[in-house]
Amino acid sequence: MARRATAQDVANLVGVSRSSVSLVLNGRGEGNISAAKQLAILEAASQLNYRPNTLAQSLRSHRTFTLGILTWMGPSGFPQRMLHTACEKTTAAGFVSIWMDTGPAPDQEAQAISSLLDRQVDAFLVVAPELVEYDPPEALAGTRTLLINCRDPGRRVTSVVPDEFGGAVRAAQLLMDRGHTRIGLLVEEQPSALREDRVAGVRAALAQAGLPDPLLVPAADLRGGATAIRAVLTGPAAPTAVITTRERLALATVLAAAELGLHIPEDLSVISLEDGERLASDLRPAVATIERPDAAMAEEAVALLLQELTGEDPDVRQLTFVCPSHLRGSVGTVRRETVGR
Amino acid sequence: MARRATAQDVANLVGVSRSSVSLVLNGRGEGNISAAKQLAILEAASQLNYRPNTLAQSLRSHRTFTLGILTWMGPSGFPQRMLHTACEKTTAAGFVSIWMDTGPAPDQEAQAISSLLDRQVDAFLVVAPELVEYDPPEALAGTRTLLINCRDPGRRVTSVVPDEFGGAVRAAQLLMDRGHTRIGLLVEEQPSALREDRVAGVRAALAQAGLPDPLLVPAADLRGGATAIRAVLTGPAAPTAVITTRERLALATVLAAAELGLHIPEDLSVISLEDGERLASDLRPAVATIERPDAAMAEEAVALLLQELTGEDPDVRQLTFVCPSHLRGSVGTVRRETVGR
DNA sequence: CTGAAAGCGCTTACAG
DNA sequence: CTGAAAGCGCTTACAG
Repeated sequence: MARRATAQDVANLVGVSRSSVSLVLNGRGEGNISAAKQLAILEAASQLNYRPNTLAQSLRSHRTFTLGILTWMGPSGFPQRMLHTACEKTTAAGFVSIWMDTGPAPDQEAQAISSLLDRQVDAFLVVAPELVEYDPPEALAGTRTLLINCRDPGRRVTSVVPDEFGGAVRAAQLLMDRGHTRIGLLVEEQPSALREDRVAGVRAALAQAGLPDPLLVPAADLRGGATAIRAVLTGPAAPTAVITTRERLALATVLAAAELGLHIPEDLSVISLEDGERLASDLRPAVATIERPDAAMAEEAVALLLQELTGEDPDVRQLTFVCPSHLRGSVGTVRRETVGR
Repeated sequence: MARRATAQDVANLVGVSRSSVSLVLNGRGEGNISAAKQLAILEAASQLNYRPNTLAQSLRSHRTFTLGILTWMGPSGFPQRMLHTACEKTTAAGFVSIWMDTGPAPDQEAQAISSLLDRQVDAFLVVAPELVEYDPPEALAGTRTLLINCRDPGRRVTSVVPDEFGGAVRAAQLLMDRGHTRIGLLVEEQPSALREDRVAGVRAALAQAGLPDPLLVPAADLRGGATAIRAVLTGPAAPTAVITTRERLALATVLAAAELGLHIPEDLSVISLEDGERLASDLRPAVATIERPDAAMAEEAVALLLQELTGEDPDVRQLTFVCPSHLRGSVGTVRRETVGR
């Protein structure tokens, strides 16, 4: 490829100084440069296919229009939809996003932050694959930072999080509204703050209705889930509805039901508190889910960050998003005779 | 945050010139700077927490140690594992990766390339979520570029691709080795070069064995797949084995079998040509898969790219990776009496 | 062995 | 309205 044209090249072609080129191309020509010269400069620039070297611009102006995105792989991969939306929105605002996989190790994260800081990023966006507490490392202290799907226990950094607790409450409500009182809760074995949030939500909803705690069924994976839930469904006082904290556990429930000859939703209702894989909604009958509003969260987070970057302090410390419920064919009303027993 | 220290600050603290600082920190001190001063400089640098501004370094040296990664969302999201490995390997080599979602629109891609070029990236890595033909846009012509999971029909750009055709052949082989002759092929409705590759592979394997073409069953999604495959399994001359081009279609097959009371693998064998979701292997029985070697491809691609960047021309135009097969419980031997009929 | 100077490609006051 | 100059933070020949 031929050498990229510089502002000097454009200036030479027109017969003006670099300064004039810079002013015109940055929209500050009016009142400074004559209309004729402005036109000539614009024309020369496009003729030479001139594009400013952002390295030089940034070095001079101390603004890189670059955002550092820190993320890592969760049990079901990267937070794709959040990243997708975040990148889309930052790009639309003229920013470029440098995305780094910080991995699980803190020193790897420190290195990533260092490297991004060396590149003079304007701000950081931390995107967690699953809701966690995130203590921002000291290295981030001097740079604007916003958290998505994780919250700072110290509340120093603005964060945008889903109301997983509320989502769990709503799921339980949906079932209780339809007469369910014996509810199983199929959860992953791996403990986490997110799991506790969800379990607490279901528990709180049941308690408020005067119902006993849900039957907690832990399982390691899809296979383990099917085995565990089958045992419960064939046992005494089997639940009439199952809430799962994972989409794959919802699938496990559907598979177990099929094996047992149970029909959904006539014999068993199912709701998944997770919908990232868009798997539950694809089953037959489609399984009801609580949605984590990835796109909305990412969009709002980027808007907030851009606002902060332009100097305004939105004075928001934590923004919580509702997790909407999607009622589907997997939820039915408890049959009278079952309720009676 | 306090202002970042510059090389000048370090020089002042020690009492030497900027040049000396630069030389020492770039490992070119030996023979140029006295041992005592080298030590003093190193010490001062670490004391001031000095880190060079890469913007300035790059502007001067015409090297940014930055790679532009172009990718987009496929039917099952971003190519996570390839991105993960690619980023890991480039980071280990001291590069930073700027990842951009180019979306489906060519003008969005052009804009992304432009923006990365403005930032003087050293090279591009194009990572496709699914194997496709990729015609590199003109804008990439001047910059080193490497394709992962896509190939340049014009063969001008080096590419690393999986042998999807071979994987399909191997899947069919696995079944034929166990006596299967009536094989169903459950495919997504959406046509693509990848789908053709896979269908062609199965077809070729059967043809070579003197068997007729597989029974092609198209389906839109998981639900449609279950319906379609159930119709086939209850029809005349039902297949004894099903190969699916998608993991979710494998799940559809498992669900359909369960509903029909068919046992896997006794009554029906299943293989998935896709394994990105790690879903098939989680089912019971675990479904055999053909693996796309994401990590290996990304690793090799990065190695090739770095090699090219250091000036060596590896003179490789297209590197094809074998898609290994994973035999699992879903594949069984055809029962004698079935074969006989 | 060491420092002063030039220059990477820009922007931004500052004179005229 | 316009250009010459300084400077962003580095590296790299080049004199001494």
